[in-house]
Amino acid sequence: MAWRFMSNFEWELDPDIYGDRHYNAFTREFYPSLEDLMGSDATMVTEEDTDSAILFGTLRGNVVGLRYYTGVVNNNEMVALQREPNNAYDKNAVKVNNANGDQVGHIKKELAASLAYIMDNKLAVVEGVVPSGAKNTFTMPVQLSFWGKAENKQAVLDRLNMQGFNLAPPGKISEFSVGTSKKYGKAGTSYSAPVHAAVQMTTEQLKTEFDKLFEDLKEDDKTREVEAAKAVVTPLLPHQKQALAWMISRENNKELPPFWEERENYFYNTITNFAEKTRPENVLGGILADDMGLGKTLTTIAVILSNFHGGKPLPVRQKSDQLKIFPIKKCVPAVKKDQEAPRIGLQLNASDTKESESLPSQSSRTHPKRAMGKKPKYTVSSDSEPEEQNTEIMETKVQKTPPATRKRRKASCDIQEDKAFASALEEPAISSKKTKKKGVVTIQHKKNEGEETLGTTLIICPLSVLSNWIDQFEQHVDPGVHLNIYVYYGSERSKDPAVLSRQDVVLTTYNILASDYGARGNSPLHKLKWLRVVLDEGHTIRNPNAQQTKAVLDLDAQRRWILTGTPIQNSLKDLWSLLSFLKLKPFTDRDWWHRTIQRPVTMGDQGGLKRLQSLINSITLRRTKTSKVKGKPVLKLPERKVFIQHITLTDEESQMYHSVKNESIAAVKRYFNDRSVLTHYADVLGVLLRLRQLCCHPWLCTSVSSSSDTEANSTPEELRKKLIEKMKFVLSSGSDEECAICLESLNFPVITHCAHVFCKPCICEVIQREKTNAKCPLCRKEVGLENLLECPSEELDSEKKPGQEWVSSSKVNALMHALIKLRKQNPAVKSLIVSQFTKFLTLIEIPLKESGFAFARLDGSMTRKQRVRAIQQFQSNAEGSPTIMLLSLKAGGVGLNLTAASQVFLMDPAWNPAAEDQCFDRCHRLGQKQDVVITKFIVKNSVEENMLKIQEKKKELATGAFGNKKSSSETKINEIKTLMDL
DNA sequence: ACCGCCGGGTGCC
DNA sequence: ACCGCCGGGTGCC
Repeated sequence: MAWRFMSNFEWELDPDIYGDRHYNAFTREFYPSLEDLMGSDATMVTEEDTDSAILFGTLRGNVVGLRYYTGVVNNNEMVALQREPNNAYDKNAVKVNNANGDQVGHIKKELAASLAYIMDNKLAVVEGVVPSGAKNTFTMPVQLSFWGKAENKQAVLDRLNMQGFNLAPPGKISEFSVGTSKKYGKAGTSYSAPVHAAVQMTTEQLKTEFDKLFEDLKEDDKTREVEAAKAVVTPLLPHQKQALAWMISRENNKELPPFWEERENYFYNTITNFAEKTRPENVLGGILADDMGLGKTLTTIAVILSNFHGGKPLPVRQKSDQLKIFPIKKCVPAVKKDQEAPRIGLQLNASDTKESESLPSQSSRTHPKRAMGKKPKYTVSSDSEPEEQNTEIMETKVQKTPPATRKRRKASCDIQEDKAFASALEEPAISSKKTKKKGVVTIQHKKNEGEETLGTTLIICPLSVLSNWIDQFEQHVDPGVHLNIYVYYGSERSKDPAVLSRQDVVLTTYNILASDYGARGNSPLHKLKWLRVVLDEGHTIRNPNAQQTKAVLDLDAQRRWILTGTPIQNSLKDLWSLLSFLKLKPFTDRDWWHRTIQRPVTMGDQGGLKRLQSLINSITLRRTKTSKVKGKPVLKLPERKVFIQHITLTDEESQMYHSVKNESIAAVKRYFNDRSVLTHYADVLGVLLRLRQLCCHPWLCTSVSSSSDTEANSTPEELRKKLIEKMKFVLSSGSDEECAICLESLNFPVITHCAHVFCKPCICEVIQREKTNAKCPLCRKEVGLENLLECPSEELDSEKKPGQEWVSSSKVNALMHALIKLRKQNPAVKSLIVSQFTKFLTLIEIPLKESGFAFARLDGSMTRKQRVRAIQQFQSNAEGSPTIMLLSLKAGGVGLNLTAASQVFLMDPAWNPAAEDQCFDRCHRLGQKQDVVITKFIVKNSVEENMLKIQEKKKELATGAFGNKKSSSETKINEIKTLMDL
C-alpha cells in the first residue's frame, strides 16, 4: 500500500490516534444534570417540537393556473404548499408543488390571503391532497389539512372565518378520505387524517415498535454470504461476509427505491402517489448499523476492495509480478507490518511531496498510461530494467492477459455470481466512461482496456478514528495490492481535485470537510464525483443545521454509506439527515419526510409505522452483539462476570464521611423545605460529589467551595467565579466532556453565561457567523464574545498535597490486596483500574509503585501521542510491559481496545450504568481470549450503595434505544432523596 | 339607456 | 373555461 499523509506537525510526529471519544456528544449541560449523568441521553434544544402538532381540520380549496406550469399530479396525490411572498401580482401567493418539487399551480387568491397569514405566522402547517380532477386544464380541487399546536387552533379558525372559510372538523374528513382512498386502492397510502389521540402510543410502546424494526433484518439476502476479494487478507467472519454480500448487492442494485412501482411506463410513488416518466434513482448504499465491535470498518474495506466499478473484485498481484513490472521499491518503502507509529510521516518524507502525486506505486497499477507519461520523474530505480522495457512489460501484461485476470477473479470471489455483476461490466464507472469516449488521458481513472480501477472512495470519520482506518487498511489489505490512500488532513493537504481523484481512497474528517465547505469554492471534496462516500460514525450528521451535515449532504457520490452503531439515537428525527444523505426520494425534503413518516409514526398511525419499517428494512443492516448467524451468536466472547466487593470504612474514615454527610443532609433538607432543590441542583451534586470522593480516598475531597449561598443575581465578579468554578468542577470530576459543536473532546474550553461549555474556536465561529443575535447552540440563550469565560487551565490538576505522607484508604487497600493476590497467581495478568476521578488514579499510582507494579495510564488530559503510547505499551505482551492500566472512566471512545486486560477494577460507581458497560467493553470485545472479571468496589452504607439502587432503576427503565425520555423533576428529587437517605 | 341584454374576448398569482 | 367576468354594442313588440 502506498500511503500519503499530509499532516500538521503533531501528526507527523505521531499519526496514530486511537479513539478518544465516541458518540452521544450532544448536550452536555455544563452542570451535568442527573439525567445526563445517568445516561438518559440528550435533550437537544430543538427548534420547534413539530411532533406535538394536531390536526385542526380540513378545507377544500382550489388550485388555479394549472396551464402555466409543468408540474402534474395524479388523483389522490399529495401536494406541498409553499408561500411565494415575492410574487409580483399578490404577496399572499401560495404555490402548489408536487412531490418532485415542480409547481402545479397556485392556491386561488381569496384562500391564499388566509393561508398566507396562517403560514407566515406559523400558526399551522398546511398540506394538500388533490382528491380528483388532477387532469383538469385550468383548476383543480385540493383538500387542505391544517396541522399545528393546539393553542394556535382558534387563531387559525378565526383567520379562515374572516374570509368566510370554515374548517371541517378532523373526524368528518377522515371518513371522507377513507372513502376516496378505497376507490383509488393501495392500502397504507390513504391520507385519511389519523384521528388524533385515538391510537396514541406510549413512549414505551413506540420504543418497542422501534426495536421490532430491526428484528426482521436477518432474513433473505441479508444472510447470503460472499467472500471478500483476495486483496483482503483477513478472513471475514460469517456475519461480515453477510454484510459484504448485502452491501455489494445494495451497491449494484437495479431495483426501484422503496415505495416506487413501475406502472405502464410510469414510475409511481406509493406514498405520495406521485408519478414520473424518468426512473427514480435507487440508493446505491445504505446504513450499516451493526453494534460496535462487529467489524464495520473491515467490512467496508472489503467492499472497497471487492466491488469497485460495480461488481469487480480487485485482482491480487503476485509480489514477483509487481517487482518485475514496477520499479517501486526505491520510491516507496514497503510498509512494514508492526512498524512504529510514525511510519506515515516517514513515508511522506521518503516520497517527497512534490513527487508524491505521481509515485509509480500509486499510479502504475490503476493508471498505467499516466504513469508512462510521467515516467522520467519517478523511474528512479537504476538497478531495474530500462524504462522502455518496463513499459512494454506493463502493456503486454495488460493487453494479453485479460482472461487470466478473469480467472483469478472467478477464483477469488463470488461476487460475479451476482446478477449485477454482468451489468456492472457493461457500465463502467462514470469517470472511465468519460475517458473512454474522449480517449484522453488527462484524468485519473484512466486505464487500459480490461484494466480495473477502484474508483475513488471518500471516507469521512471523526478525527479520533482516523488512525484506526489507516491501521485497518494496513492490517487487512494485502501489501501486494497497491492501494492509493490519501489522508486529506492537516494544513498541507492538497486542494487539487485531480490529486484526489486519482486515489483509491481518500480519508478525511467531518471537521476538515466542513471547514473546506465553509471556505467557499475551495473544497476539492465537493468538486468531485466520488464512486463512494462512507460516513463513519454517521450519526454525527444527525443535526440537520450543523455545518458538517450541510457539507456532507452536498457531496456528490454514486454510492453512499453510513456506518453507525446507533442509527436512531433520540428519535426519528435523527433518521432524516441520514435518509437525506442517502438521497431517498421524497424523504430528502424534510417536509415530506415529516408528513409521510415522522408525524404519522409519532401519532401512532399504523400505516406510517409500516412504511418506516419497510424503509428501514430495505436500506439498513443491523446486528447486535447478541445477533445470531445460523443459530450461532455473531460474536462469541469469553464470559464477563461482575462482582461487587463491599468495602467497610475504617472508623476514622467512617467518622469523616458521616460528619460531611450530616452537614450535607442539613443543607439539602433546607433546600427541600424551601422547595428550592432544583435551583440548587448544582450544589446538591457538589455535595454528592464530596461524599463519593470520601468513599474513595480522603485526599480527593478538596475544599469544594460551598457555593450554596451565592444568589442568582450576584455581582459580575461573583458570577464569573461561580461559572469558572462550575467549569472546573465538571472538567475535573472525571467526565470527559465533549464540545457540542464539533463533537470532539474539548479543545480550549470556555464557558458561556448560560453555563455551557464549548471549544473556544467552535463557539467563536458560531458567534461570528450569527453576528448580533448569536444564540447558545445548546439552550438558545444569547451569547456574545465578551461573556465567554476561559478556564484558567493550569490550576486544574496541579494542587497536590506536598510533603504529606502517604495515607491509604480502605478502598485502596482492597484494590492492592486484590492486585497482589492476582499477581501471585499469574504475574502476567493485566488489569484495568477505572475511576471517574483522575486524581484518584494519581493517588493509586503511589501504592502501585511501592508494590512494584508497572502501570500505564489513560485519561482525558493526555495528548493523542501520550495515549497511543500508553495503549501500545499496555497491549504489548513484552516482558516488563505494564500489567495495569489506570483508566479514567470516560477516556477513549468506541475504538479503544484494551483486550490485554482480563480484570477490571471499577473503583467508584458511575451515575450512568451504560458508561460502566461501555468501559467494560474496552476489554470485553473482539480479541479478548480470557474470561473477564469485573470487580466493583462499593462502600457499605454510603452514597455508593444508593447509586447502585438508582442504576438498577435506570437499567429497568432504559432497556432499549428509546428510554431517554427526559426524567421529570419529580424523578430527580426522588433520586436525590434516595442518594442522601432522606 | 345614469338601464338591461347580447355575445365576443378572455382567463393564476 | 360546456364557466364567470369584463366591457363594448346595442336598444319596443
